[in-house]
Amino acid sequence: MGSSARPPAVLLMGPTASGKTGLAVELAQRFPFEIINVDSAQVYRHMDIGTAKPDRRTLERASHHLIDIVDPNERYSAARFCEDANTLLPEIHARGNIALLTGGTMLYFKTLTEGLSELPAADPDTRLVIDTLAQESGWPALHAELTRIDPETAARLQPQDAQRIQRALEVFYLTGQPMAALIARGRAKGPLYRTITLALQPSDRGVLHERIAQRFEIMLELGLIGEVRQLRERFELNASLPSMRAVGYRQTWQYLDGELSLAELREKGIAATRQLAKRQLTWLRSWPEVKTFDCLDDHVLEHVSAFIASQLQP
RNA sequence: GGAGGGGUUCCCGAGCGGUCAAAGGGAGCAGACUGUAAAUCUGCCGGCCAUGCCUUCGAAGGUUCGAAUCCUUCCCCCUCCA
Repeated sequence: MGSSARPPAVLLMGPTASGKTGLAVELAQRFPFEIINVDSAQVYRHMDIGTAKPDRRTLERASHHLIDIVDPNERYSAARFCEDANTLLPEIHARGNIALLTGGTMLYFKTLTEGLSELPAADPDTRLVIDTLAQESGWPALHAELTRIDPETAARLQPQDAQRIQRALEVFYLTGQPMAALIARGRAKGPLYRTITLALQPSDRGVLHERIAQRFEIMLELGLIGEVRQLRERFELNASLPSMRAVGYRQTWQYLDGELSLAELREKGIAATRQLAKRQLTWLRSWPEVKTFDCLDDHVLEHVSAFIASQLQP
């Protein structure tokens, strides 16, 4: 069983507005690719404008997976993605095709390449209890509590890191064991694939920022506000749902609540997108073995195609 | 023309004789990241040959041991009365 026996899978990463979606569809015209979406917001149905989801015609040009799979009042997660992707990979391979995993949700990519430890799934009731405690005594107090039951995890978390403190406490309350101990048992890796990792990065961040601003402007023109208004009418939503905390949606929600003016919505929406891109670039910088291409290069498609072709040959 | 209010570091905005390179927020930059990740959190944030020095609080003068803070003139902005 040499490494050549492992089927290939192509990972296409990159910050928001770098042109991943368009490139992926073009690549699918040249290679036997089936696209798996690796974007935590595009999984939601009816969230089209604000997630810059490819339109129907684009979707029809290539086989797409994990787009429009849950309603906005549901909660998707890294674990579900890991499971879904690992179900799809063998299926795609069985069809004689190759998976092209495309998106900007770096944690999702990480669950694929590094696997997840065996931890309990999110539990809404437990989280509600923890939230209530946090409101009473504050997150630093819960961090102190975590230090008592799971000092190792507490040591690497900031006293204000609400989300991670909550998760660590949740794991303990559900299993009676410190999260650090469970993690120490190792990660369950998915099926091993030979991953060809590509990243689209801008040679000039200023240009990416301009693109982001223009794209948000277009989203507003296309009716982002109307989209969110309809979502609120159609589904039982609240501002703390993952779907409604997504960039653009969160700000539009605040606008509809009268907390932001239109000018502020525009400004905050664009800034939040820039910050997202920045965090994605931070991930990319430390990602092992990634082949980077300049998304501002007019000939990216050719360069990426040539690289993929060379990688699929051996 | 008259009466007030104001111009502060990229932006908003505190400061109102020393403890001020100047609170706080935003933006930006850097980083962290195991079932919320388009999330959550951390650090930096005038410059420098750097336990000190230099430039900065509309402009120019002045008072003072010492000014973003007081005085004078000038330039802009806002509100109100004409």
